[in-house]
Amino acid sequence: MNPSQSPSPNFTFLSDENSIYSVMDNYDFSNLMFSVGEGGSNGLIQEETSSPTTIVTGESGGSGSAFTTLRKKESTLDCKNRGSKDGETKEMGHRVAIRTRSKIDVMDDGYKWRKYGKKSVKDNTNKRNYYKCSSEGCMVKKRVERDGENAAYVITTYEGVHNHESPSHVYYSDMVFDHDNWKQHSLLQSIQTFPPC
DNA sequence: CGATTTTGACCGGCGC
DNA sequence: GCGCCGGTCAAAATCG
Repeated sequence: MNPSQSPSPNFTFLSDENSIYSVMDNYDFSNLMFSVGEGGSNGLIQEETSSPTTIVTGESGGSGSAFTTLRKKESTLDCKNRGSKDGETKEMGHRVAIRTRSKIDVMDDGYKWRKYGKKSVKDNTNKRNYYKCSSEGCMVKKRVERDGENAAYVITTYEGVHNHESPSHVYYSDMVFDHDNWKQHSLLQSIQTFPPC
Protein backbone atom coordinates (compact mmCIF):
# COMPACT_ATOMS: atom_id res chain seq x y z
CA MET A 1 0.00 0.00 0.00
CA ASN A 2 0.98 3.50 -0.47
CA PRO A 3 -0.47 5.75 2.16
CA SER A 4 0.66 8.87 0.39
CA GLN A 5 -1.84 8.08 -2.31
CA SER A 6 -4.71 9.06 -0.17
CA PRO A 7 -4.24 12.58 0.94
CA SER A 8 -7.82 12.91 1.95
CA PRO A 9 -9.77 10.37 3.94
CA ASN A 10 -12.21 9.50 1.26
CA PHE A 11 -15.04 10.66 -0.86
CA THR A 12 -17.43 10.98 1.96
CA PHE A 13 -18.85 14.40 1.71
CA LEU A 14 -18.86 15.28 5.30
CA SER A 15 -20.18 18.53 6.48
CA ASP A 16 -16.72 19.83 6.81
CA GLU A 17 -16.01 22.01 3.85
CA ASN A 18 -12.33 21.73 4.28
CA SER A 19 -12.40 18.10 3.53
CA ILE A 20 -14.42 18.79 0.45
CA TYR A 21 -11.94 21.13 -1.00
CA SER A 22 -9.06 18.93 -0.23
CA VAL A 23 -10.84 16.37 -2.33
CA MET A 24 -11.51 18.82 -5.07
CA ASP A 25 -7.88 19.58 -5.11
CA ASN A 26 -7.08 16.08 -6.16
CA TYR A 27 -9.94 15.40 -8.45
CA ASP A 28 -10.88 17.80 -11.12
CA PHE A 29 -14.63 17.71 -11.37
CA SER A 30 -14.97 21.12 -12.79
CA ASN A 31 -16.59 19.82 -15.89
CA LEU A 32 -18.35 16.62 -15.12
CA MET A 33 -20.13 15.20 -18.07
CA PHE A 34 -22.68 12.54 -18.14
CA SER A 35 -24.08 10.28 -20.72
CA VAL A 36 -26.40 7.37 -20.61
CA GLY A 37 -25.79 5.10 -23.50
CA GLU A 38 -29.24 3.63 -23.53
CA GLY A 39 -29.45 2.77 -27.14
CA GLY A 40 -28.52 6.31 -27.97
CA SER A 41 -26.61 6.12 -31.19
CA ASN A 42 -24.07 8.52 -29.95
CA GLY A 43 -24.94 9.10 -26.39
CA LEU A 44 -21.40 8.64 -25.38
CA ILE A 45 -19.59 11.77 -24.72
CA GLN A 46 -16.83 13.02 -26.80
CA GLU A 47 -13.61 13.91 -25.24
CA GLU A 48 -13.25 17.61 -25.01
CA THR A 49 -10.16 19.44 -24.12
CA SER A 50 -12.14 21.52 -21.73
CA SER A 51 -13.56 18.62 -19.82
CA PRO A 52 -11.09 17.05 -17.51
CA THR A 53 -13.60 14.51 -16.37
CA THR A 54 -15.74 12.27 -18.46
CA ILE A 55 -18.33 9.78 -17.47
CA VAL A 56 -19.71 7.10 -19.66
CA THR A 57 -22.56 4.98 -18.53
CA GLY A 58 -24.89 2.46 -19.95
CA GLU A 59 -24.75 -1.04 -21.26
CA SER A 60 -24.74 -0.83 -24.98
CA GLY A 61 -21.50 -0.16 -26.68
CA GLY A 62 -22.88 2.58 -28.82
CA SER A 63 -20.61 4.07 -31.37
CA GLY A 64 -18.80 6.99 -30.02
CA SER A 65 -15.31 8.03 -30.76
CA ALA A 66 -13.40 8.97 -27.67
CA PHE A 67 -12.69 6.06 -25.35
CA THR A 68 -11.44 3.88 -28.08
CA THR A 69 -9.67 1.43 -25.91
CA LEU A 70 -12.31 1.42 -23.30
CA ARG A 71 -15.12 1.00 -25.72
CA LYS A 72 -13.44 -1.87 -27.39
CA LYS A 73 -13.70 -3.80 -24.21
CA GLU A 74 -17.18 -2.62 -23.54
CA SER A 75 -18.25 -4.25 -26.72
CA THR A 76 -16.90 -7.58 -25.65
CA LEU A 77 -18.04 -7.44 -22.09
CA ASP A 78 -21.13 -5.53 -22.86
CA CYS A 79 -23.90 -6.62 -20.60
CA LYS A 80 -23.94 -9.88 -22.45
CA ASN A 81 -25.09 -11.70 -19.43
CA ARG A 82 -28.58 -10.48 -19.53
CA GLY A 83 -29.02 -12.39 -22.68
CA SER A 84 -32.16 -14.39 -22.61
CA LYS A 85 -30.28 -17.61 -22.50
CA ASP A 86 -30.71 -19.79 -19.48
CA GLY A 87 -32.60 -18.41 -16.60
CA GLU A 88 -29.40 -17.22 -15.10
CA THR A 89 -29.87 -13.99 -13.40
CA LYS A 90 -26.47 -12.56 -13.23
CA GLU A 91 -26.88 -9.28 -11.62
CA MET A 92 -24.27 -7.49 -13.49
CA GLY A 93 -24.35 -5.34 -16.47
CA HIS A 94 -24.58 -1.88 -15.18
CA ARG A 95 -21.39 -0.17 -15.93
CA VAL A 96 -20.14 3.30 -15.40
CA ALA A 97 -16.86 4.53 -16.72
CA ILE A 98 -15.45 7.67 -15.25
CA ARG A 99 -12.45 9.37 -16.67
CA THR A 100 -10.96 11.82 -14.29
CA ARG A 101 -7.95 13.98 -14.21
CA SER A 102 -6.57 13.02 -10.89
CA LYS A 103 -3.33 12.95 -9.03
CA ILE A 104 -4.16 9.74 -7.35
CA ASP A 105 -5.27 6.47 -8.83
CA VAL A 106 -8.09 5.31 -6.66
CA MET A 107 -11.07 7.46 -6.00
CA ASP A 108 -12.52 6.61 -2.67
CA ASP A 109 -16.22 6.88 -3.28
CA GLY A 110 -17.37 5.94 0.15
CA TYR A 111 -17.52 2.23 -0.42
CA LYS A 112 -14.98 -0.17 0.84
CA TRP A 113 -13.07 -1.92 -1.91
CA ARG A 114 -10.82 -4.91 -1.78
CA LYS A 115 -8.23 -5.28 -4.46
CA TYR A 116 -8.17 -8.68 -6.08
CA GLY A 117 -6.05 -8.33 -9.14
CA LYS A 118 -3.65 -6.29 -11.15
CA LYS A 119 -2.90 -6.61 -14.83
CA SER A 120 -1.02 -4.84 -17.51
CA VAL A 121 -3.19 -4.64 -20.55
CA LYS A 122 -2.10 -4.46 -24.10
CA ASP A 123 -2.93 -0.97 -25.28
CA ASN A 124 -1.94 0.54 -22.03
CA THR A 125 1.52 0.61 -20.62
CA ASN A 126 0.07 1.20 -17.20
CA LYS A 127 -1.32 -1.45 -14.94
CA ARG A 128 -4.99 -1.97 -14.43
CA ASN A 129 -6.26 -2.68 -10.95
CA TYR A 130 -9.31 -4.71 -10.05
CA TYR A 131 -11.38 -4.11 -6.98
CA LYS A 132 -14.39 -5.76 -5.45
CA CYS A 133 -16.79 -4.26 -2.98
CA SER A 134 -15.82 -5.78 0.33
CA SER A 135 -19.35 -5.75 1.65
CA GLU A 136 -20.61 -9.27 2.05
CA GLY A 137 -22.85 -10.33 -0.76
CA CYS A 138 -22.17 -7.25 -2.81
CA MET A 139 -20.66 -8.22 -6.11
CA VAL A 140 -19.92 -4.78 -7.43
CA LYS A 141 -16.59 -4.49 -9.13
CA LYS A 142 -14.44 -1.64 -10.15
CA ARG A 143 -11.41 -1.33 -12.37
CA VAL A 144 -8.96 1.47 -12.24
CA GLU A 145 -6.39 2.30 -14.84
CA ARG A 146 -4.42 5.25 -15.99
CA ASP A 147 -5.16 6.53 -19.42
CA GLY A 148 -2.42 5.25 -21.64
CA GLU A 149 -2.19 8.44 -23.63
CA ASN A 150 -2.78 10.83 -20.80
CA ALA A 151 -1.19 9.67 -17.62
CA ALA A 152 -2.86 12.62 -15.95
CA TYR A 153 -6.20 10.89 -16.37
CA VAL A 154 -7.55 7.96 -14.48
CA ILE A 155 -10.26 5.74 -15.86
CA THR A 156 -12.44 4.14 -13.23
CA THR A 157 -15.04 1.65 -14.33
CA TYR A 158 -17.76 0.55 -11.96
CA GLU A 159 -19.65 -2.60 -12.75
CA GLY A 160 -22.83 -3.65 -11.02
CA VAL A 161 -25.06 -2.08 -8.45
CA HIS A 162 -24.44 -2.07 -4.76
CA ASN A 163 -27.00 -3.98 -2.79
CA HIS A 164 -26.37 -1.87 0.23
CA GLU A 165 -25.97 1.75 1.11
CA SER A 166 -22.66 3.42 0.98
CA PRO A 167 -21.35 3.95 4.45
CA SER A 168 -21.13 7.60 3.59
CA HIS A 169 -24.28 7.87 1.55
CA VAL A 170 -26.25 9.40 4.30
CA TYR A 171 -23.89 12.27 4.66
CA TYR A 172 -23.89 13.86 1.31
CA SER A 173 -27.36 13.04 0.19
CA ASP A 174 -28.61 15.60 2.61
CA MET A 175 -26.45 18.39 1.48
CA VAL A 176 -26.20 17.94 -2.19
CA PHE A 177 -27.76 21.24 -2.97
CA ASP A 178 -26.25 23.28 -0.25
CA HIS A 179 -23.79 25.01 -2.48
CA ASP A 180 -23.29 25.53 -6.13
CA ASN A 181 -20.50 23.05 -6.07
CA TRP A 182 -22.75 20.36 -4.87
CA LYS A 183 -24.26 20.01 -8.25
CA GLN A 184 -21.23 18.02 -9.14
CA HIS A 185 -21.62 15.89 -6.12
CA SER A 186 -25.16 15.12 -6.96
CA LEU A 187 -23.87 13.66 -10.15
CA LEU A 188 -21.57 11.47 -8.20
CA GLN A 189 -24.45 10.37 -6.15
CA SER A 190 -26.27 9.38 -9.27
CA ILE A 191 -23.44 7.14 -10.18
CA GLN A 192 -23.89 5.19 -7.04
CA THR A 193 -27.58 4.82 -7.30
CA PHE A 194 -28.03 3.57 -10.79
CA PRO A 195 -30.95 1.29 -11.33
CA PRO A 196 -30.29 -2.29 -12.22
CA CYS A 197 -29.62 -3.36 -15.74
C1' DC B 1 -4.60 -11.15 14.71
C1' DG B 2 -7.86 -10.16 11.19
C1' DA B 3 -8.25 -7.72 6.99
C1' DT B 4 -6.20 -6.32 2.89
C1' DT B 5 -2.65 -6.27 -0.77
C1' DT B 6 0.52 -8.53 -3.81
C1' DT B 7 1.55 -11.35 -7.55
C1' DG B 8 1.95 -15.31 -10.43
C1' DA B 9 -0.96 -18.92 -11.97
C1' DC B 10 -5.00 -20.30 -13.89
C1' DC B 11 -9.16 -20.08 -16.73
C1' DG B 12 -12.38 -18.98 -20.35
C1' DG B 13 -13.67 -16.37 -24.46
C1' DC B 14 -12.49 -14.91 -28.88
C1' DG B 15 -10.00 -14.40 -33.25
C1' DC B 16 -7.19 -16.53 -36.51
C1' DG C 1 -7.21 -26.29 -32.43
C1' DC C 2 -4.13 -22.89 -30.73
C1' DG C 3 -2.53 -18.81 -28.88
C1' DC C 4 -3.52 -14.32 -27.11
C1' DC C 5 -5.66 -11.52 -23.85
C1' DG C 6 -8.34 -9.94 -20.09
C1' DG C 7 -10.33 -11.28 -15.71
C1' DT C 8 -10.17 -13.92 -11.40
C1' DC C 9 -8.20 -16.91 -7.82
C1' DA C 10 -5.57 -17.90 -3.98
C1' DA C 11 -1.49 -18.29 -1.08
C1' DA C 12 1.83 -15.60 0.99
C1' DA C 13 3.13 -11.19 2.62
C1' DT C 14 2.04 -7.00 4.71
C1' DC C 15 -0.53 -3.64 7.25
C1' DG C 16 -3.15 -1.47 11.02
